[in-house]
Amino acid sequence: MPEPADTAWLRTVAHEVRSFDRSSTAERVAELLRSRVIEGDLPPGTRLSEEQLVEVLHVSRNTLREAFRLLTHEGLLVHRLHRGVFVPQLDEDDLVDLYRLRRTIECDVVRRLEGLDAVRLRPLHDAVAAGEDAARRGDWGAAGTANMRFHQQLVALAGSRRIDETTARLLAELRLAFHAVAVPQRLHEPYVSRNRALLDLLTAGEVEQAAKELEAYLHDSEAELRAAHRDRVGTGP
Amino acid sequence: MPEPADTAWLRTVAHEVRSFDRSSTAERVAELLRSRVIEGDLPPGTRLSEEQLVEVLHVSRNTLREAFRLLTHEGLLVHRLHRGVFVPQLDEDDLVDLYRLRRTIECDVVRRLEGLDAVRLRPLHDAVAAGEDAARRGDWGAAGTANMRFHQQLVALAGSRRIDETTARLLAELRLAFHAVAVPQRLHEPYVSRNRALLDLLTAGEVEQAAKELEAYLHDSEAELRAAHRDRVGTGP
DNA sequence: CCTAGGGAGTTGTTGAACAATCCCTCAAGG
DNA sequence: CCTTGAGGGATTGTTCAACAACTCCCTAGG
Repeated sequence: MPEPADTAWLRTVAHEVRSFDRSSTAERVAELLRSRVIEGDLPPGTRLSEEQLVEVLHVSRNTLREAFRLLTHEGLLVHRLHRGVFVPQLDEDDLVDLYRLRRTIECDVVRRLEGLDAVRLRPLHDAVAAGEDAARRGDWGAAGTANMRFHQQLVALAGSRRIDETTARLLAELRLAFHAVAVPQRLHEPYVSRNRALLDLLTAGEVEQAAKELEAYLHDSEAELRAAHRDRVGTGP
Repeated sequence: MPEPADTAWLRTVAHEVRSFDRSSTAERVAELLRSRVIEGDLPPGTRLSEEQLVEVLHVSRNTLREAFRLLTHEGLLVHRLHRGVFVPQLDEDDLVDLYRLRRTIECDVVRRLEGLDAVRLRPLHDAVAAGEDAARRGDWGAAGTANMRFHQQLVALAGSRRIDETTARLLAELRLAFHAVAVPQRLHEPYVSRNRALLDLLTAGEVEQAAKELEAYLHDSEAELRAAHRDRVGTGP
């Protein structure tokens, strides 16, 4: 088989792989890297080499850099001029900042809720059930995922696109902090039942009560995470 | 003068112009476009042609596209695959959504404030004074700018980087809506004195009262802007 | 009037090239 | 021994030119 034809075939296949869906290549690369960062495969502090990723992902440097830019603005990567992009290492101030915004959005959303019914609460119910199931199995990774879903669905009740997006960024960044600490059970276990309690309050229509509980909940969660973070720094390198 | 030397000289000068400060070329291009969009020079719906801007700004397409990406994530441009970037045309749902998030953030920030003093309120005071001055002069563009500054400084009292950033995006997007309507006086005039009233409440330490006033304030502002927006659509193309 | 299809023009992506910067090493000097 | 500074290698920043892929508009045909 002649060489040029072979090359052309490869390019065609490559394109099919690249653009099967309606998003751009950069967006798909970003999605891939996003999942790696969120899943914790790339620990905080890791530098993402352009050369290396270009080689592995079979995209051009320009496209890769566009993907970097996307993730940088989601807070999942940090860009240092002339030094490259890194998986961020959140410090305790970042945790405070993240929980500050989190309390603002989540508590306010809950407090303003009205006209709740079983249908609207269904996604929340599913997330709580998934969390309980994961906890029973001892799968604390899944429990963490379910917890994130619970909070995302909680703010989704506000019906605001921008609140959803802001929360998504927020929770994604928070995941980085969770991966930085070693003990998932300690961080996730108490909140399985508290999510259930929160859902019960919402089902009863007690939004003010739910907002207060959520406030305390987030306060406790922040304290727990900060403590775990400090421990890790203490025993670190 | 030989041609190659001439080219080299131009490149050197071009680089001096490009990197006099510590930011990247893309960031400076973004800053330029940002001001054009925010000032209303580029009306909503305008398409920004890559070809044309590359010609005018003397940067490469890649750099320009990185600038686009920056502004897209600020909500100041929208990117449609294979169609280019546009100045967004906000519809009434967007206005509702923006004010929804705005009420959540601003009111909650105010409600949680404590330990206020004259020093911390100084930036707010300056913004109010600038607004009053602009109103006296009948400069409603400046009044709008001062108003934005007031609200940005208001949330800055929370001392949270991420709240600041979220608010900045929010207000920048809201500016687009202001430009889409024709009557700046009607939109800005009532809020010069209401900003003053809000500042007085904060100076007195009445945060709960201030939060309630801000809630009503934003409600009125939203209604006003939506009405102006509907008028414009009615008399539109 | 509606629908297919065929350019023309614009964006998406690539790969190579060069400039600018960072970081590590190593040697000279205090 | 420690500090300081000058290479040099590796990586990022930016540009350019080419081609692929897509959208939009216009036209021909039903």
